[in-house]
Amino acid sequence: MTLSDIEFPTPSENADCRPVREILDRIADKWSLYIFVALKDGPVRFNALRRQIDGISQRMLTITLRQLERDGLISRTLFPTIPPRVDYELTAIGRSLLAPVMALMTWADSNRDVIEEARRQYDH
Amino acid sequence: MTLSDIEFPTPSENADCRPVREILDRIADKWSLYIFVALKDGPVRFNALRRQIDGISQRMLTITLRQLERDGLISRTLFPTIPPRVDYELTAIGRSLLAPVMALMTWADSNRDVIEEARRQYDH
DNA sequence: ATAGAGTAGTATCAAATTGTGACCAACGCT
DNA sequence: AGCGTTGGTCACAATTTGATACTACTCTAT
Repeated sequence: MTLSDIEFPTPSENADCRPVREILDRIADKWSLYIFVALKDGPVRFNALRRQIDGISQRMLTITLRQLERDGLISRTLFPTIPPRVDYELTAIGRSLLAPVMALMTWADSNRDVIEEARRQYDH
Repeated sequence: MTLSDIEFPTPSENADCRPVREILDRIADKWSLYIFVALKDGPVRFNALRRQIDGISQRMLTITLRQLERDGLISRTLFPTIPPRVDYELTAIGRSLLAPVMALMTWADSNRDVIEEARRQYDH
């Protein structure tokens, strides 16, 4: 058996791929993946997320969190203390997305050397 | 066992996550995932890709293909016929990325109803 | 003979997205 | 009294992406 024999599950083959696109466009943006990974071990507060995700601006963190909340992938819990406290947490469906996302992360981690070498060759 | 008991492989825990970020930022952009899926069954020509990936501009297709080629994930083969013909194809390492990518696609496909319902509730 | 389409792009400029501070209000600490 | 912390929002600047036109060559239809 060669690599090209591997069969991948085809998500209903072309049939109505617009909704899938809408979902993937949310996940495959600049920050969503990192928010997911940051939330994998339990609830995290707004500013803790900001510190954990290097380079994200407050604006984009707010916007991306709202979108993920709208999709039901994370939940937002406000504790009306002073100063206010807001916890973000993966929902059940959000956790089910964690498996494929972590698979991607793991792939990226195991293949970084190969990719960096490919880049060096290409740039040369 | 509950969902929170699931353990995910942690990609070398925080250690040097900048290279992983660089790789993920390439994969998790607006178009790379779709190019990957479009190439999953074998080589595809430039304009065929453009027709297959709805909404992509010629410019972004060129740019994204070049970046994926630089990372060694796809190969570019020019046949100097007239009119010219250029085949894009997944490399071995590119095909190894196909598994996690298809897992994401499959997840998006099986969860679109839930997400659309969540959106309706949020918007209401 | 000539107009139109297809090939794989590049160049230029407009539009959309993202980043950068500033600001808010209420409180604790020194 | 002044600074820091909380979780944001707002206006504006910088970056990224999209739209359109152009290339040069050939094949097909009128």
